Amino acid sequence: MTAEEKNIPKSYDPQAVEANRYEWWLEQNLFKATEEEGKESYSIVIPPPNVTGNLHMGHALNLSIQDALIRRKRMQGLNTLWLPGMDHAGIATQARVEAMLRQDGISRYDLGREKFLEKVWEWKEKYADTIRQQWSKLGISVDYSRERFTMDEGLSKAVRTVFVKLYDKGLIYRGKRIINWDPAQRTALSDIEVIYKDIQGKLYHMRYPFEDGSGAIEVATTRPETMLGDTAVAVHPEDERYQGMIGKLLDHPITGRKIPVIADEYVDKEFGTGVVKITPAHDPNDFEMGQRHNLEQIVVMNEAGQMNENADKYQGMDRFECRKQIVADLQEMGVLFKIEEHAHSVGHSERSGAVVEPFLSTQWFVKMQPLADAAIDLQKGDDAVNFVPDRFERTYLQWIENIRDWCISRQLWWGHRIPAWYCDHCGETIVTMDDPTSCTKCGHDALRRDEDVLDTWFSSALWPFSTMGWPEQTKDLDTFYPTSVLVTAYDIIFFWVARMIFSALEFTDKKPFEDVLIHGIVRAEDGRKMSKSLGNGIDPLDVIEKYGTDALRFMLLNGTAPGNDQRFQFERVESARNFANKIWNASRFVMMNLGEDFTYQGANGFAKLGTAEKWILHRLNATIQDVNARMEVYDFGGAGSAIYEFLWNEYCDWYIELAKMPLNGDDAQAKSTTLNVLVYVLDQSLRLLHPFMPFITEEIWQALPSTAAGASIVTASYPAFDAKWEDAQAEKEMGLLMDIIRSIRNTRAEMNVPPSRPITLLIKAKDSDTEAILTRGESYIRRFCNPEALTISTDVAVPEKAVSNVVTGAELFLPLAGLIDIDAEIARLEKEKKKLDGEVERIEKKLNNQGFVAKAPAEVIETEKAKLADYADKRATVISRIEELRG
RNA sequence: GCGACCGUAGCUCAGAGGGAGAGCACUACCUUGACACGGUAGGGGUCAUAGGUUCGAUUCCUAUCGGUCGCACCA
Repeated sequence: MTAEEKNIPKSYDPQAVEANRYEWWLEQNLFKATEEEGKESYSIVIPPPNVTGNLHMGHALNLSIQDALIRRKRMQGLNTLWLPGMDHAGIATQARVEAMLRQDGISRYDLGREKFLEKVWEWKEKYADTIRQQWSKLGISVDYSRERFTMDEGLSKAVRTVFVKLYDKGLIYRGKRIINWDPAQRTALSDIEVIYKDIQGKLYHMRYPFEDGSGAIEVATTRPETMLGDTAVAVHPEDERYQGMIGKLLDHPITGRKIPVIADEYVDKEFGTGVVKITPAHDPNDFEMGQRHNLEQIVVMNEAGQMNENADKYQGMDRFECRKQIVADLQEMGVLFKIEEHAHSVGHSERSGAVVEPFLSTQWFVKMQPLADAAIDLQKGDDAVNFVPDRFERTYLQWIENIRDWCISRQLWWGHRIPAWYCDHCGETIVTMDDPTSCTKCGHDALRRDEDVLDTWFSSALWPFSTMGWPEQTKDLDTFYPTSVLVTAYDIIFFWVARMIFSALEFTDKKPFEDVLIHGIVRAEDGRKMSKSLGNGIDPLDVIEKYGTDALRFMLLNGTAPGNDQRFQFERVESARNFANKIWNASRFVMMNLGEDFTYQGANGFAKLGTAEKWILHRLNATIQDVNARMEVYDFGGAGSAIYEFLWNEYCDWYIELAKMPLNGDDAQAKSTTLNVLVYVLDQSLRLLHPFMPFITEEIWQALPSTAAGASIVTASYPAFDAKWEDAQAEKEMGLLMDIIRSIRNTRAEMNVPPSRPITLLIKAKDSDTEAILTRGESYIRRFCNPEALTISTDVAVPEKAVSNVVTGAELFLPLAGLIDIDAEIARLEKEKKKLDGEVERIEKKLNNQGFVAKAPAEVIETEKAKLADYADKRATVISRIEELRG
């Protein structure tokens, strides 16, 4: 049956190839984890996407990498698990739902906690569906039977267990601290949720008068509105300028409060006037100084960033409005005498973008030092987590070595509610697994649960083991934990990777993963980040619709250099799509030639292997070795290129062309061998490529005569290197023949002799060995070069008028009647000679260098000598040809 | 201030202590019975700059210039 009869379209159509295939895989249960006794395990937990919206190009890259890894290991026969799931993403999701409600003029307070949470769950279900839809489009082979959500019952239990254990151990505490406050979301943030941006601000210089009328002291501030909470002014204890003033009282210019001048080492004498106003409730450094000097903490704002009752006449104003007003008032009073431009960085909320306010409030914290110490010990020991690329280990260590306590309470509703209750009767705090009904201390039932929820990352930190059933001791934990590798972008090393490591050490006594593979981000074509605000994001689904999932995946994986960013370019997707088309057509060629009576026998059918067959099998084997080696070290770009080059430049460009001879010839055995080789190599190549391009490889594989009925490439064995296919002789012979063929094509092109015009071709072999190779390959030369007469010999009668070319081992002559200009030919050969002169000279210089001969490794010297002999040989041939022509 | 990364063909990027590579773009020819999403042949780079290590550096080290990012500070 021919390809036309089978209706194989001439062009690859990704839509047709990819339709329904994913569902078919799922029906066959091919992605379900296997847990067979005695088999090695390989597991990955997905970095759970937020249920806030659609997956972006970064997800597509992240998932393509993981899928390539897990598909290969699955094909290699390991027990594999790729566990999918999603993250509730506290602040992000709540913000999205609140924004949605706001369009209807509803606030979360209008609904109340319970009703509001119902809305969020609805939202979550909707987006979870969208995400699953996108996963299926990307073709990722996750085990849906194990899908988890961070707020599942099981995972919630894990969270509560961890909270209670850490609390009981004294590693979780509640305290009144300066934290990063997001006035837009009205919640506390952890340090890493604050993004610092450089802002051109202003530095305001003011005079605070001494109460005794003895002049004034000059202070500078960037945030004049906080002066309402000033409770001191500080100078450096050794600053001569202010020695007499320490301890004196000042009249605060606005509040009239009497505030002291204090001395503290923290103050930088060089900055500004060397005097700082101290606002303990609104600045972390001032807070610490305030504690050292027992200063009063006056909070002057409310949770929304508006001035509160401590702000006198400014009460009710927004903080920035207040700044303007205070500046105006102070200028009028003559207190503010100078405004300078001042560049400084200002913290913004990662989620809402609001300017973060350092804010004094009562929050829950994780005491980090003991947890960090364990993580550091692990990394300094023999069983460290393997970061790929390893430079990220330094990034990680630097952070964990300088870690500060982690603020984990959030004033939100969407999330894991903190399992703490307060007794209104005796004031006791109760932290427990089960909801208490009465106070453990006084027995009273006037219990009030803490309103706050936990930082999203608190639950994410448990992901590798909570998803497998922890704190229960499950079979999944036995088989698949610790996981093999965690794949993520570098932007969440601190948020997530670090926290998983110390959590896992604390609660499972094991590191959560052997390797951490850190990849870059996918940037827009111009190198900028893809972002919603810039509107330069590219939706993976749009790309898939036009070019197919396989093209997108291959482009993303092939562009991956470990840890480096890549730019998204449509030309690169197009190139990947063209590759898919090339494979499609090569396969189509194979199908078209199979014929009704052909029975695939695999290697048993290799009865009459020619040089080309031996060569392609050798090259396939070398490619398999290369690809496997590269995949083991996460070199997806290298592995992808190796397959690309093999399939396109060797299988298609050379082997298929050469195969046409036996396929169209009379030798039934040669024809059958060729078909077996064509199918075998294609089959193996498809398996090799399957982790990169799952759809097209399955589609073609299903049509191959080598495929057993009902089998899927998903669980076919992955190709492995086998020394029996190594064939140096075939490599050498094909190398020589390819050199000659290319050389002739080159001459034809340069002399404008079209391929359709037959030529006379004389090949002078260097020795009888080479002559034998060329004679064996005569049909190959005929196939590509269209000679009307072909002479191969160690001794050919060279016509006077002929273009000559020299390759390693042979000299070629093309007597092209009417086209040869002797002078031009001499000039061309002179140019060739000059090139060879350069090569010879370079290597001679090297070999004449005593230092080189004495110190370079023997094999390097040998290859240099061989190169020299080859170049010198070629040069001698060219010279003698020039002399012949000159007569 | 500390740290990391990058600077290679017109563009986007691989690479490696011993003859500079890919994709796209470009030039010429080819509508050849798998494929024009194709074929064949070609042009194009003192591998940012200056030192150093080495028999040998585009690759390793140092400095400089240019770019990106993270952390800390920021009255």
